[in-house]
Amino acid sequence: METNNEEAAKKSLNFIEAFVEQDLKDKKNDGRIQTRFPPEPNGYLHIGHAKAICLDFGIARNYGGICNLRFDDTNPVKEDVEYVDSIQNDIQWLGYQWENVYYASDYFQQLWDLSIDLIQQGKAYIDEQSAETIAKQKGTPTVAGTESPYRNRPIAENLELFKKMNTGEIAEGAMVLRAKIDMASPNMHFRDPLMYRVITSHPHHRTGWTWKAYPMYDYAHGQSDYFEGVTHSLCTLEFEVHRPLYDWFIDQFKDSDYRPRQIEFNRLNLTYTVMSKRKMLQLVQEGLVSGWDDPRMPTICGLRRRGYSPEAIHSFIDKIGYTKFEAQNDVGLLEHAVRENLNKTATRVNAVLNPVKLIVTNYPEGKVEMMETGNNPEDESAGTREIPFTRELYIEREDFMEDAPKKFFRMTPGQEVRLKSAFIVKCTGCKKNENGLIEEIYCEYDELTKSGMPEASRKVKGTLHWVSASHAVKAEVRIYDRLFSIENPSADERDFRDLLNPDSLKVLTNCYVEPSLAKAKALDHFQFQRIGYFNVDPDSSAEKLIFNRTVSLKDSWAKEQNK
RNA sequence: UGUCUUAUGGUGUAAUGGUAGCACUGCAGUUUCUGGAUCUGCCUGUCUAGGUUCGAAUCCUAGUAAGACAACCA
Repeated sequence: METNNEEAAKKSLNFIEAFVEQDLKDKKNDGRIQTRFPPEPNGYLHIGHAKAICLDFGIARNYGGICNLRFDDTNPVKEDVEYVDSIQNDIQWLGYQWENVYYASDYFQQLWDLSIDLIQQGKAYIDEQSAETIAKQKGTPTVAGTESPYRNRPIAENLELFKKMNTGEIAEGAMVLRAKIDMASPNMHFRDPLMYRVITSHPHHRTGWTWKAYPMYDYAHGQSDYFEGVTHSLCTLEFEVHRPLYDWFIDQFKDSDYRPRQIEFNRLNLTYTVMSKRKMLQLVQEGLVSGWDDPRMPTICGLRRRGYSPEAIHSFIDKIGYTKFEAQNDVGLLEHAVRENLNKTATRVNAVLNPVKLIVTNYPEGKVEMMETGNNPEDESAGTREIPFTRELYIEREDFMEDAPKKFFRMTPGQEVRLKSAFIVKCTGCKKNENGLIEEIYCEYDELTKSGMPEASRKVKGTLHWVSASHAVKAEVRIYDRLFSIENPSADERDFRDLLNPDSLKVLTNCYVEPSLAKAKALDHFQFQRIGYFNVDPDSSAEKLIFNRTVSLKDSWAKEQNK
């Protein structure tokens, strides 16, 4: 979020920033900049919303304007307070604070009054045909619509019926208010768009049963912008065709030089996931994920639980930019962003996910030596800590091979390897059970090679992480991977449930972590050395430590093996 | 036989009529007490055809391809 002046000068503007700067230069709207983030409280925010949030709040912040949060709560059937709280929480977690929080429902009276005006001007009428009939009369994109028989209803009658729409005297679905524009318009949205419908079945989460007639998006959204003084109304590409109607409504009511301007940008599409609210809701309701905050979900709360930091999300959104081109963003770039961020900030710790015992045969039994180790090689100020070294350790099973290929730089009989922050040891053999499974590995240490001593600088090819068997703490580690096994599940004709990655979650229950992790707090980030970035799951407790893998470290050995 | 919009390496994004650059990915190397990170190098691109211009990724025309629009959703 911070950029120094030199960087800012070099950075090229995206097309929206360019518009904003031009408007500022032209002194439009008295040089005011005002944006809004207008979520509908009917679901949890996802990374696509984060892209919009960064733009809405970012433009305001960078150009000395303000950004309000406005809940577009015009459909009581779908909306709920549950979502209002989570939305506010997620925005703040991303590092933004709205100037005011508004609700479209705050404007129900104003919107009502304006539509009365419109009716009185003869520009709106009550239609009492069925939804199906109205849809049929709309025509198709290539065929003009036909006019409703109620289109020329007398003004007084319109007024009377409109009032009845709001008193409960008119049944849900029986009548609507439509703007009288042009049924033959090549833009479908101009074919007498609906302005109001009746909803009697659900109370509104804020206004209760006060209103029975509810305004529709095209009318409510633009006018809400206008009431608030929004100058730049930023939204995604699919609203492009709505813009002429947005402008039309503004023109009907505008009473000064001020006017809000709608600008559309491309939405965020991430590979290997779905972003539609409907599909995400199905994943949750059908138990295909553990909830909205399942670490595999692209929701803000899911990413947070997965171990993503706000900084990483900002950095990612910065990299993908804002254009009018419908993009497919590589989830690899998001993973890169979080690695880049966590590499600078995460404390390095030792954790053994798939343990096998390593016995240092020439190390005294019962002896405990405290080894000093750096918390973060990328950040001197992170300091150091001590970890216990003993005769019996755990290392990763994958770090040992009895018959190793030439390029295997880890533990194998006869080869020297470094135990990170401790000693150089030489493998002397192993013990296997009757099935050939390796039960113990043996090695001898060279006490002159203790970290920090001159002999420690000896060249050895491999360095392994380890924990002391008697000090290590048991932990559960959840290994998350991409939710879907194919790149673009939304474009696939198969049912999206069939495209889920069966290996998107692996739970490892037999992991050992160094003792310092016993006091880690929920959501704390760590790098498990040589493995990846992990954070503490909110369900973790002193009795049962639980870690989530945010993302693996790049693994050039795995790549080598796949050749 | 509509309206609107878009098209730059595998992906994303710059170049605002004047040397097609950056990031991710991939590959090769350097370095390293993380096979991480770092550092270096390399591969790969202006949808097509015309036109305007001294000069076009950029402007114009036509094509091609893709997306949005026919909810009493937002």
